[in-house]
Amino acid sequence: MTPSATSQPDTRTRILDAAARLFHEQGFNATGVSTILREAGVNPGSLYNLFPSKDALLASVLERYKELLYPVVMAPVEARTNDPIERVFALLQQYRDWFLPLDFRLGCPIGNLALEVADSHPEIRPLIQQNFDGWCGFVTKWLKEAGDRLPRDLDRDQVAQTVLTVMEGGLMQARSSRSASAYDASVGQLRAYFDLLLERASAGRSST
Amino acid sequence: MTPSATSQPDTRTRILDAAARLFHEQGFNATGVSTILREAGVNPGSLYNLFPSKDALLASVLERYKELLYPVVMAPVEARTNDPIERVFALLQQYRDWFLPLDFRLGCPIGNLALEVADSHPEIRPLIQQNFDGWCGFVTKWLKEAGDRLPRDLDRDQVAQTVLTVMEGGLMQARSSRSASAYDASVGQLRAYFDLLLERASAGRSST
Amino acid sequence: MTPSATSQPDTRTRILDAAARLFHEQGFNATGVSTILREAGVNPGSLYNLFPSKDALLASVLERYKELLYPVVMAPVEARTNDPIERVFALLQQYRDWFLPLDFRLGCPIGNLALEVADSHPEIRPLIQQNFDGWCGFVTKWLKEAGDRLPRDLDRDQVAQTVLTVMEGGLMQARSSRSASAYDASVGQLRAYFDLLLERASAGRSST
Amino acid sequence: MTPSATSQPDTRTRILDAAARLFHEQGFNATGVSTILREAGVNPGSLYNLFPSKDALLASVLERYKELLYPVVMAPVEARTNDPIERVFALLQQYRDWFLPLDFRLGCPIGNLALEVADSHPEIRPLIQQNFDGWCGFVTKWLKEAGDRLPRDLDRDQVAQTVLTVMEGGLMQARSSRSASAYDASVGQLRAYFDLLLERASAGRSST
DNA sequence: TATGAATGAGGGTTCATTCAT
DNA sequence: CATGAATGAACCCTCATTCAT
Repeated sequence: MTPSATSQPDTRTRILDAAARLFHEQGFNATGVSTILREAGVNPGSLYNLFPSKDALLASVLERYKELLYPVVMAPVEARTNDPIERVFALLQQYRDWFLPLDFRLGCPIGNLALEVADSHPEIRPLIQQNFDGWCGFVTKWLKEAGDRLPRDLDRDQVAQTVLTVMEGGLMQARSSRSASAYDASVGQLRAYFDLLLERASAGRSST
Repeated sequence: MTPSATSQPDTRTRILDAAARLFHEQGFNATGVSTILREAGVNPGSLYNLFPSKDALLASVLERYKELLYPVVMAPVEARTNDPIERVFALLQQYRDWFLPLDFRLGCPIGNLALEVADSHPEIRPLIQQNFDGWCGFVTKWLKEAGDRLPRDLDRDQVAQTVLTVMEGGLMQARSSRSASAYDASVGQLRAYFDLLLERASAGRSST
Repeated sequence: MTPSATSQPDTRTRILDAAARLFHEQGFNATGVSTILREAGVNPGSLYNLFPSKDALLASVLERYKELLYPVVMAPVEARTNDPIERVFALLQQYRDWFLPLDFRLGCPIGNLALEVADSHPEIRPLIQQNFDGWCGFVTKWLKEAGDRLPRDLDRDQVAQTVLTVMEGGLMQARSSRSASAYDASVGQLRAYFDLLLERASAGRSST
Repeated sequence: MTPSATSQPDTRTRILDAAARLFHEQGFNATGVSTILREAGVNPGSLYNLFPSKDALLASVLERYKELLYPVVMAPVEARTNDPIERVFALLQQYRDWFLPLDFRLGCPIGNLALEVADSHPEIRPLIQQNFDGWCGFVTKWLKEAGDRLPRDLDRDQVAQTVLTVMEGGLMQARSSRSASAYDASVGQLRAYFDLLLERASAGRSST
């Protein structure tokens, strides 16, 4: 039976939601299983029926982030503007909008885990990479949609990775300073770079 | 008696060295005090005579990183080239050289701690920020030394923060993929941006 | 399944029994949690599932003393004699009988804790007071049952507190001397006081 | 060289003062040697030169209490009144005056130690007993000075022990309740007892 | 003799996980 | 499948004491 309209989410979902939130807020190592249990309203036995270990739970959380990438992160951006290049900056703006009210606490949930568990959990690393790849995939798609507005020889994949670099590196500094300035500075330089690229491409087109 | 040439470093230094290394390799939360003690060859009482808590030890480690910033990170870069703009890219290259042999394990010790403890340890956050500020300070200085090779209206501070963003964001992806590609891509785009800036400044100078 | 006749008491009871005994024998601060665990045959996690802290365990031990006051301390006294005044001295005799075979080691478990933790553990102090109040309550009840055998204007509550004073003060000296003499002396003077009170009340009755 | 008028007390005295105060305030087990060192402004080596162990320090503290018994406790009482029986109650009043402003925190330093270390420290027990004996000795002396105001067959030693019982048992309850009531009640009943004794002795004298 | 870093056993507590019910 | 007490290794830290300087 699927849950009725009035019931709470099923056990597995409650655990994943609680774990995702707590890993984001406190980090993986700093989050005790007992806290997840309490927040999800679940017994240890139930959790260990569904997930063989805390590490496996982390893997499921990262699978879930992959599923949520489009509906939560990318769809709102695509809804905001149809201009593919503006979508890049709308995406970066969206992170700003999310974290500014929190004084840039928390940071990117994937990025945090990347630095915390990449080395110690070999089976988790690919899942982080898949999240990054998915993220960059959308940016790459947009950049390709920009067509000849950008220089022909510009490597769209590399630029997409750079956009992710700007988001992650910028958020890291924003968290450390509890201020938007370094994030805004980095996004601003990226915008300046894009402006120069657009200009060069424009010059290239007219000269052909 | 001061330590003879053959004796090992003093207790405080042994602890700081072991803690810095382990925090870098495993993260702060994943490193037990007992591991630090074993690696430093020290008893618990000795550690707690010198550092009131594990958190205070972390603070001292970050103070030490501030002290080591110039001799370990910046001096080798300044020794490699006198061209201020090349120094920026020599700095980014140096991180590549350090971490490529490790398949990009470990990552930036400051950046890792930034994401792991920025929220949970309010007293640590400023120390991380001071490390970032120190790092950016050198880059800013170089960019100013570049004088009119760069556009007059270019904000050197913001560009320096962007260089740090590229390093941290690029390393994060390099750790996740165990490959240099995203790091190289990000540095490559930064280089392309600089090339466009240098070109524009050059054009600006000749037109005056 | 409820414990069978042959099984040992449940974990909570085993912990409370061991803790009560060790706190009595060694004092609260001198008793390590690990000793309680060993004596109760229990793991640390089990203890901390049932009691949030060593202090909370102490509180539970004192709650248990309140529950045991009647069946262990007062019921045997009431069974020994029906004369309410003799019950007072039977109570004092019972402590003598308990501790004489131990050469007056250990002392009153409540009194010991009163002096050891009253100041340092504000949440424990009321529990000690409740034990004292319960104890005095029985003595007060008996004194009231003595009716006009005691002077009408005699404050039964104050006399009951004095009986407790004699027990605690007497036991303290008995422990220090490893002998009954000061205890017996104090009880003897209390008996002499009662004899004078009984005599006075008797005179008062006949004169009316 | 003896300490000059302006210097602070010597090391040994500073340690004994700090230890006595802290043992009184916190108990023996709850007081760390390091706290004594800090409060006395002394290094561990110095303390262990003067006292072989924490236990030996406790012994010296109790020796000191014996020395201070007359000047600190008894002399003020003897100065207050010349009536030997009033001295008994002046002594009990003095404890009330000391501890009322503290809401009956702390309690009798000797009594506290009696209950905390009597069993665990066999070498300390006699010192506690000597303090009690000294205390009772003064009371016995006064009671003897009362001569035939008290019944001839009254055992002065036993009454003196009862006075100590009242003080210690009363203070214990006062600490637990943070109020004077049980102490006052016990002293009040002792006073009533004395009144009856004085009356009886008076009757005895006139009938002879 | 004074110093204070070093010692290492033990302190109270939390952890991820298991398993009998 | 749910329950929640039980497990025991590991956690961070403090203790009384020693000893090289």
